[in-house]
Amino acid sequence: MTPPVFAHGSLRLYLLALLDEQPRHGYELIQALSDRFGGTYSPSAGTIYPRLSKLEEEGLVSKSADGRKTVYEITDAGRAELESRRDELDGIENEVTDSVRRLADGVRAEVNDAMRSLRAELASAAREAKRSSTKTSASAASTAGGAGESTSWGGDARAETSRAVHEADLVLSEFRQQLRTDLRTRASRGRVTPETVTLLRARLAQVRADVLATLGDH
Amino acid sequence: MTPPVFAHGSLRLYLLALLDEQPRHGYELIQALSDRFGGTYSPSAGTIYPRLSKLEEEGLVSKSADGRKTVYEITDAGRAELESRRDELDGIENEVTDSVRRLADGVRAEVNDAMRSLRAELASAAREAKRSSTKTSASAASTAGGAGESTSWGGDARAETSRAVHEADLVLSEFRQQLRTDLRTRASRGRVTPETVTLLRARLAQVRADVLATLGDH
DNA sequence: GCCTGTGACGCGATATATCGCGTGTGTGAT
DNA sequence: ATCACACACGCGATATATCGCGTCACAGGC
Repeated sequence: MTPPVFAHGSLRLYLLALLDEQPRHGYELIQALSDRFGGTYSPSAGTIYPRLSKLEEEGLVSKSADGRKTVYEITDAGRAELESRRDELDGIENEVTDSVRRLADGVRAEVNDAMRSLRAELASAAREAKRSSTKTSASAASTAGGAGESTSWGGDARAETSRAVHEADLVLSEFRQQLRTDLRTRASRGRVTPETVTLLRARLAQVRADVLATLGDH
Repeated sequence: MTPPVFAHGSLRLYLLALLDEQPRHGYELIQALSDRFGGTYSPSAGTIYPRLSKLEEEGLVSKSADGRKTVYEITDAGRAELESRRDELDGIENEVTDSVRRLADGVRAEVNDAMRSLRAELASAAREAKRSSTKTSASAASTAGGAGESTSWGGDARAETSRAVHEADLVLSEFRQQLRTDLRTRASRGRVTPETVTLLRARLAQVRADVLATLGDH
């Protein structure tokens, strides 16, 4: 249902990069990843440990027991692999950030839906609790009943700016994602020339200049 | 902070009662408990396993390995203990139910607070999503890579494609990064209008179309 | 050129075990 | 009777490992 946050080989490489900084054990890597992405992405144990096993099997890392921890250390072969793909690494962080952002947007919509049913359920539970236990305090005044949605920020320049910036983020992410897919699809069944890249670079520079121009005048 | 759901020896006894019904392994007991209390209470592994170890140590249950599971079975001593305290057992279920209800009341209050602060963000997100989402479906991005492999169309055409795709990635990343910075800088000292977003969206759509055109002809 | 496995991969669920904190509880000293 | 204090207990956090599902990429046949 939910698409993977890390693309096919990206996690493998990212783990190698983390272990290149310092030896770490599995749980530590989970926390490190969660930290790197501001807690928005938290890989599960079932994601990390099989990958570490695979890496060890391939000889890119070595493991050593330390009490109840299992410390993994990068090997020379691992450093070589990492070095030969250092350039791929830059993109991964952005990719994951984008991925998480899209996921978050999806969640926002779902939460919106869930809220309605949750509200009903909570109100019902509150009624039941009140009926079956007379000793409990009469707390929890549930704000049931529609909620008029009276958010009146019409005409607030501050809010408009904030919204615009966020929306621009989404537009940029979506654009980048689409074009990446386009290029890879094309690459898999034909060729992509440097001229395309040159064109892309020029056009994007122009777009940026134009956008900056609209930001300038007012 | 949160008081325990089970009183001092209650869990111990309840576990014994569950194992009197049938032999079970640890995880199964966790699920059984979660079931009994309608999912409102879910004991953690750190609650169950130490208790099972203790019970075994005392000879009230016996354990036997079954694949990667550890099945626990009640012993005669366990049944005796259970019998001698059968009267306590009735109270426990009610106790736990009450405990959970009280906890739920606390949660209700917190949720009510959280909902209030969430409402604004949710409303904002919903409006944005409705206005800006153009039904994105395409997903999946992966790392291109492993250059140098032999393919049908010869020589370095594949390498060139790979390099071009990668470079395009960088161009896209850089562009996105720059524009994000531009917009945030501007937002912090002035305003950003929806018109800018509209312009950006239109221009990027055109760029994508043009790039696709160059990919199409050959 | 297109289609079809098939194997690798990400990831939630399953499964187990220990550590340390806060708190309750019975015991022994006073 | 009272008080202190060690010990037991519940529980979230720490730590590790496997299984099975869905998906994606790449190879090989057509």
